Amino acid sequence: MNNLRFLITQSHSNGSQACKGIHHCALEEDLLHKHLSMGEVELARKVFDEIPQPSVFLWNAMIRAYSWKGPFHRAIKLYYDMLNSGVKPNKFTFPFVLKACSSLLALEEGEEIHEYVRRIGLESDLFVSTALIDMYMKCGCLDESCAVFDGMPNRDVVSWNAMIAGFALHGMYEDTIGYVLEMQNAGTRPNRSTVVTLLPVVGQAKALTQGRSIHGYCVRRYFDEDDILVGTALLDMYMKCTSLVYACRIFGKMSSKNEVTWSAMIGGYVLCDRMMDALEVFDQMMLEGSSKPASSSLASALRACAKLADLNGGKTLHNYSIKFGFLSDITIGNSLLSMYAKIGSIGDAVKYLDEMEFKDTVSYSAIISGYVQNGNAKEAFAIFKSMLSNVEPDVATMVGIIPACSHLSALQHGKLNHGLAIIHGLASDVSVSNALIDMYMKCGRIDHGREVFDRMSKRDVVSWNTMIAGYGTHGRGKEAISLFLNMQAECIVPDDITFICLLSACSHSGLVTEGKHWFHAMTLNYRIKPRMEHYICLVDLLGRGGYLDEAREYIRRMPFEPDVRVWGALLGACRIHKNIELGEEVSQMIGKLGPEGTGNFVLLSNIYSAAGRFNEAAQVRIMQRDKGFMKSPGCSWIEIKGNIHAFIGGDRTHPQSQKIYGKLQELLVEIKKLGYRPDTSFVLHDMDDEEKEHALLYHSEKLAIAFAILSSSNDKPIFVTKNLRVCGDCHGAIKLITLVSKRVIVVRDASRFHHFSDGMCNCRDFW
DNA sequence: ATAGGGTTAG
Repeated sequence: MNNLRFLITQSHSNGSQACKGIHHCALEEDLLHKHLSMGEVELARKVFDEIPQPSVFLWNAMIRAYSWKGPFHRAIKLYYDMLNSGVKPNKFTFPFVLKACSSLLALEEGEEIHEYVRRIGLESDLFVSTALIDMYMKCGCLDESCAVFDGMPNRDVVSWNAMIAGFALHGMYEDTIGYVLEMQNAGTRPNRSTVVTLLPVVGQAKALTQGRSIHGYCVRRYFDEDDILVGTALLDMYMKCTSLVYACRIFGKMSSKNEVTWSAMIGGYVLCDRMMDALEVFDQMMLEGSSKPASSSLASALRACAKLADLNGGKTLHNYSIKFGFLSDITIGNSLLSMYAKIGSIGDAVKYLDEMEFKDTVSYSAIISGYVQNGNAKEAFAIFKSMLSNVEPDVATMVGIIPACSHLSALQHGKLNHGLAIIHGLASDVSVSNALIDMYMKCGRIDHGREVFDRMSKRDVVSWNTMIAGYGTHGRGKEAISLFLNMQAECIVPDDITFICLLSACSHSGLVTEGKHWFHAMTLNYRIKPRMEHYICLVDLLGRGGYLDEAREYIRRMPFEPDVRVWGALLGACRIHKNIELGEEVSQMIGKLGPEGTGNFVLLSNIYSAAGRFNEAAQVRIMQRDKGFMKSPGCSWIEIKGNIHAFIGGDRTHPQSQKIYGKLQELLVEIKKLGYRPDTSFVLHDMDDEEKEHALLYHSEKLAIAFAILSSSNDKPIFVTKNLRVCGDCHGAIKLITLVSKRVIVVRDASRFHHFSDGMCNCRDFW
């Protein structure tokens, strides 16, 4: 019966005569094909279901329709229905059903089909093998793909492309390129598809040289910029390689642009840190582009606004999102959320989060990082907690929340999150480990940080930078340098940030010669052009070491105009070495550069008051006040049993305030016996001596330490964190407190760690 | 062919 129908359909399609019943079926078949050609898959399906015993051609047509646009599981289901109905699939069936398998990542079904194909001896068919390669590649079975490919008696450009696309999909740059070369050696010419699949990998690897030679190949083969696919892929590749000039040239030459082209251009500008240009292209697209923008363009434009802190621009884009109906797109929702959060408009961000119908891990993570970046770690913890009852945290969530612990020096929170990372299987991630290292280092636990670092199976440049910076801020410069040497022994190439970490490490440890050496080696041996940040470190290093004139000379010879920060570094050195003359000159330079932070006012008035010129010190403070710069109050805090206790100077709000002041009195009496005299030069206000002394005696760090001595056991070191730099008077007092209390005290201030013990500090009084 | 949240420094 089956065979009969087979013959009948065959004969019909050959235009032979048809009897009445058969004619009925033939009409249905025509209808089915008509529906399919119109893309009306469901209507075609209805017709198909009415046909009593469809031929293999009809089965194939239906499976093909589903495997083309989905729903893919229907394609697979139909394939099994076909087998069950006794119809044997032919060599055209397998590529269709395998495509459905690869779209669904249905490996088990794919393997079963492979087995079947092998049994009926179709494995070496060109089309079937290629489909198998594609399926295995998408399902992540690279070895199986290779096995099928190696077993092919002959290959065409499509089979090579399947291998190339597979490796490209997994971001395996070397293998992708390798197969292209092999393909050419085997005499197969790469076609447009090859190039279009190859270019994103090249871009990802930032392999500009290879990208340019592929561009050359495109031009030689006449599929260059005018082809929208090739043109867009080339443009995107150049953007990923931050080769703006080439990208723009192609963009300008392209006679037709589609939404992907625009989107690649906008995203590319964002990647290259050219936010204004990104927004300009976005506006251009809104004018020239025929249809509604791609959501990806909108997402990139939102990122640009976030980076520019352009709230108005962001709100305009928000309106566009509403107008074009993008709000149900979670990517756009999250981009909006993140834009508000990054700009610091946290209220808007939280409001938006509450309104979101579907929130995912990204939504929460965006808010968490927004809070952390805006210095509100406590709120970040609150959101994180509410997140845990709704969605799973992932790598980015942990990388967002762990720095909150670092900021607060909240070790208990940090350990909790370390545990959470382990539970969720995220602790082995490089970025999570990096964040953990930083957290332990900033909480004063060098050994814990080191342990995380040592246990990592893979380390990237950030891991090393974090360690170098960590050792640096703890005043262990020699170890920082030795890490720097070790990283190169392990073939990790130092970047510009590595040198910032290294130079500041030298500076904190007074390693002037070493620091100067590495500063010069950076340009000569590592081909890294020093940025302003490197000069700041160098000036700091020389200045601290007392080489003020040399530091001044480096600023003079910088290839760009000095900014407030680099002058600020020199001003700090003037304070340490009490050089009023240079200090005044530097202040004038800073004054010319316009508004700046409060730190420099404080430094200058410190210089004056250290020299006993209190009137001038007061003048500076008045000027600061008149210009509207408020000094942020000094604040110190300490974590005891997972709770954070914060103090500001003269604070009496703590429940145990009475006892704390009592303890502090006691300590002051003791250290005065050891020779402590309040150093009033650190007090800037025009008050009388008694007041000055009072202001000093109850600085926030002293209160925090007194509290810590009261509330923690004797054998444990005390860890205090301060938002500003520790003042000189407190620094001296704490040294003596270690003697009378027999405690080790570690203070993390705005610039480094001070390890106090036995009457000394490891910063050697140069901070 | 394009697109959302992330770690290091100052």
